[in-house]
This record gives sequence, structure tokens and C-alpha cells, in this order.
Amino acid sequence: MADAPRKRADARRNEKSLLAAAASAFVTSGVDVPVREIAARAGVGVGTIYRHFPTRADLVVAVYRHQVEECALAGPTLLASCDSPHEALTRWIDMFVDFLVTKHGLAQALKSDNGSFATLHAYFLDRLVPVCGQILTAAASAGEVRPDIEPLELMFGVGNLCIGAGSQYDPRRMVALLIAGLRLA
Amino acid sequence: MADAPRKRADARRNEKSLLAAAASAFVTSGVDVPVREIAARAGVGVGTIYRHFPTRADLVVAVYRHQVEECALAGPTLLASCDSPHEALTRWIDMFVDFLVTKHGLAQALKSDNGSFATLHAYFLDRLVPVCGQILTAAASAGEVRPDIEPLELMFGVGNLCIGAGSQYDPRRMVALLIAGLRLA
DNA sequence: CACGATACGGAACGACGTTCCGTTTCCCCT
DNA sequence: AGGGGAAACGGAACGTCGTTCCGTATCGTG
Repeated sequence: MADAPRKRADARRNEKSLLAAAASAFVTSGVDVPVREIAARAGVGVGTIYRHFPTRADLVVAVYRHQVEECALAGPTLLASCDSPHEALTRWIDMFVDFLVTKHGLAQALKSDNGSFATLHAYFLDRLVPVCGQILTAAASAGEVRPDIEPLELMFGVGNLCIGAGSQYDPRRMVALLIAGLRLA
Repeated sequence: MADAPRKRADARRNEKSLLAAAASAFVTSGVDVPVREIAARAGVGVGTIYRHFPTRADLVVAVYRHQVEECALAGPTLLASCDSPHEALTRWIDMFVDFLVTKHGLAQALKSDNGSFATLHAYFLDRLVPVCGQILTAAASAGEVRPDIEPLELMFGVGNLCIGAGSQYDPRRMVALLIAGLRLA
């Protein structure tokens, strides 16, 4: 695993174009944008997409990896800087919500058991669930929230609330309601 | 609008087959089951489906109309028979959740702004939102829940929580959390 | 029974995801 | 420098899906 066997120059170039094209296509048409359109924007053939990113999930992960990382790192930071674990939880969840709602159909894709999204699923969860768990147990230890809620289910619940938010309700408000329900009387 | 101009016998027969086939197909493959499969199960051509049910939503509405009606009627009943409006709210929401989770992809379809689901959307909302609103205002008047939550947003929130429940969490439990968040301290 | 109205079936079309392979491009080695 | 094999490319082709359309079959009435 020492040194990665350098890929060809055109391959690296195309991968970059693809990432840029996908990022731009995602914001205008959601993560469900047709493969052909991403290919067209990047000026490559569809085959090239599949070679670099075998599943759509791989592409989505690659595009959003940076932001997911940011969200994961914010967890410990918030926990250290906030007055109470509950405040940290609220702030972190808000951050997570903001991330989800700005990406059309991302949460949608996350819940899908479509198989082709399995990678996406796994990546997001592996990275974020432990962070959420850390904050959650801190808050539970402080007696601020119920101790019987798993981070996994909380994150799925929040994710699902963000899916359909559309214009029907304010996702942050609705999620806040859910978080309020966590509180111990 | 006096008397409906009797349809042909074969047309009525096919409509029945179609409803039965769709109902059975929905439970085994979700409401996203391919049109061709419903047609095959009913022993008719695809054209026949579109003649009877111009959009998929019309078919779904027809299949589930009875259960939606039941849910709508239960609202006033619960309100009258329960000790507190909040208990009625809890019970009614539970009923709604049970209805949603047993229909794969129904909530999914409900949130979709796909256009072809507009009818479905409208029907469910027209029928259930007023009922939810009635219970909600009763509970608010009794000082049991926050008065600033609209029935529409609550129902969407609950619906979205039911969408991805899958095996990740118990939808009733998660929805209960949301309802708990409604409570006034 | 015959004839118009009504309804039927499934071929046909366009959009999409995905695969596959003939062709092009790159990069290393001599 | 330049040649050859590996790596990567592009887009045609295939299967699936929703939807439309119209020639054909069926119904029910006079």
C-alpha cells in the first residue's frame, strides 16, 4: 500500500472534470440528474463516468466528501466549546440539517435501499454516526436527554424529516421538534 | 349530475380486476410496481389501465380510499372517547402511522411533487388535514401542546418519518418522539 | 340482427441506467 | 526518438420503464 500506482494524466484530468460537472449538475437538477447530462457537461462519454465511479453513490460521495468530513470534525469541537452537551447536540444537528437540505434528493438517496446507493449509505453512516453517538451519550450522561435513543435511528429520523421538507415545512423547525422530544422532563 | 350513464359491462369488470390486481401488486412490490405487471396480473393491456386511471395516483387513491376514509372518521371518534385531547392525538397519529408503514412507498409517493401524484397528494391532504387540525386545536386549547404547529406540517413530518423507517428504526417510536416534542413544558 | 359507440390490446416511442468493445491516447523502455 | 502494449475513452446498443395511439374486438340498443 506504499505508493499509489499513478494513474494516467488524462484519467486524472477527466476525474476532475467529472467531479466539477457532477457538483454543478447536482445543484441545478438534484442528485438524480441523468448520467448522460453529467457526461455531457464534463465533455466525456458515459462509459468514462462508470469507469471512474462504478455506482452513482461513489460519485455523490466523492462530491460531498469534504462537507461530510467537515460535519464529522465539528462534533468534538462543538462538544468542547458549548456550555451544555444539549446545546452542542442542537447545534450539530442544525449543521447536519443544513447540509442535507441544500442537496436536493440527497437524503432521499440516503434512505434508498437501492443497492447502488449502498456505498453512499455506508460512508455517511460510518463517518457521522459515531460523532452523533458521542454527543448523544454526553448529553445523556448529563441527564439532559433520554438515554435510550441510538445515534443511528436519530440520524435516520432527522434525514427523513429533511427529505420531503420541500415547501411544506421548515426542516430545522420540524427537526427541532424531534430534538425537543428527546429531552427529559 | 343525476344518473351516471352506465358504463359497459366489460369496462366495469376490468376496473374491478384492475383494482384487485393493483392492491395485490402494491403489497408485494410497493406502489412503484411497474404498470405492465399490474396489467399482466389483471389480464388486461396497459392501455386499459390508463383509460380507467389516467395517472398512477388515481389508481393508488382508488385502492386505498376506504382506509383513508376510515382514518378520517376515527378522528372525531377518538376525540370524543379519549380522556384528553393529547391522548386522542397520540392514538390518531399511531393509526395514521400504521396505515402508512404497511404500504411500501406510499409515503414516498405522497411527498413526491412528481405531478402525476398531485391527485393523490390532494386527496390525502383534503381528507386528513382537517381531521388532524381538529384534534390539534383541541389539544392546544387544553394547553397540552404548542399552539404554533400547523396540521399540514405535522402530517408531512410524520409521513416523512414513516418513509425510510425500513429496518433502521421503529416508526411509531420515532413519531412518538416528535409528538413528545409538541408538548408544552 | 346490424350497426354505432365504447372499450380493448399491445406495438411503438422516448428517456433512462448500464454494459461492452473497437478505437484512441498515453507512457515507459529501449 | 519512437514504437508497442497497457490504460482509458466514447458512444452505440440493450433492457426496462412510463406513456401514447390506433386498428380491432366487444357491447348493447333499435
